[in-house]
Amino acid sequence: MNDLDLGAFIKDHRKNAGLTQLELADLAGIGKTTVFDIEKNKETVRFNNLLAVLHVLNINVEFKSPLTK
Amino acid sequence: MNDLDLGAFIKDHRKNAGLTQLELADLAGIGKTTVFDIEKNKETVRFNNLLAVLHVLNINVEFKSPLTK
DNA sequence: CATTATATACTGTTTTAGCAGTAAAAATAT
DNA sequence: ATATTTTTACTGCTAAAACAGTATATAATG
Repeated sequence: MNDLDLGAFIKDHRKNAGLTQLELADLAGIGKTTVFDIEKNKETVRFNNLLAVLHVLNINVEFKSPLTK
Repeated sequence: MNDLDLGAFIKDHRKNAGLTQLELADLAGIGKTTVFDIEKNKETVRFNNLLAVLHVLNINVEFKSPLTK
C-alpha cells in the first residue's frame, strides 16, 4: 500500500511546474535544503513543511482507513 | 479540500482500537506528548512520527494531484 | 567545447520538536 | 460520591531539523 516514492513524485510535479528547488522553497516559505531533503525522502522533515510544498504543487493528501473506505 | 480534522480522525481511530494515548505512543515508538500534539493538530510534528501513528492505526496516506487523478 | 543553471553535498549556527517527569483537569468506573 | 483512569498542560533538557552560506558535481544550453 502506497509504497510510492513521494520524493520522486514531488520532484516530478516540481519539474512539471517549471520550478527549481530554490523557487519551490521560496514559494513554500522554507529553505532549499528542506526541499532537497523531501525529494530525497527524508521522513524526519516537519509535517507542515511537507504540506507547504504539496500545497504549492497542488498535491492533495488523503487519509483513509480500510474501514471507512 | 481536505479540511479534515486529522487530529480528531486519529483520535477516533485510536478510541476505536481501544488504545490510550500512552499505549498508542508506545506502539508507535514515540512519546505521549507527540501523540497528544498530533491529536491537537499540531502540524510541526515530524512526518515520520505522524506516519508511525497512522501505521499503528492502519490508516493509509494517499497523495494525488488533480492531474493524475 | 565552454558557460550557465541547477542539483547535490557539506559546513556551523539557531531554532525547536521530542521527550520524560510531573501535576492538574476531565472523563470513566466502582 | 470517590476512586481510578485518561487526558491535558506545563516544565527543563537534549537531540536534531531547519537554515544560509559555500563548494563541488551534474545537467542543460549556446
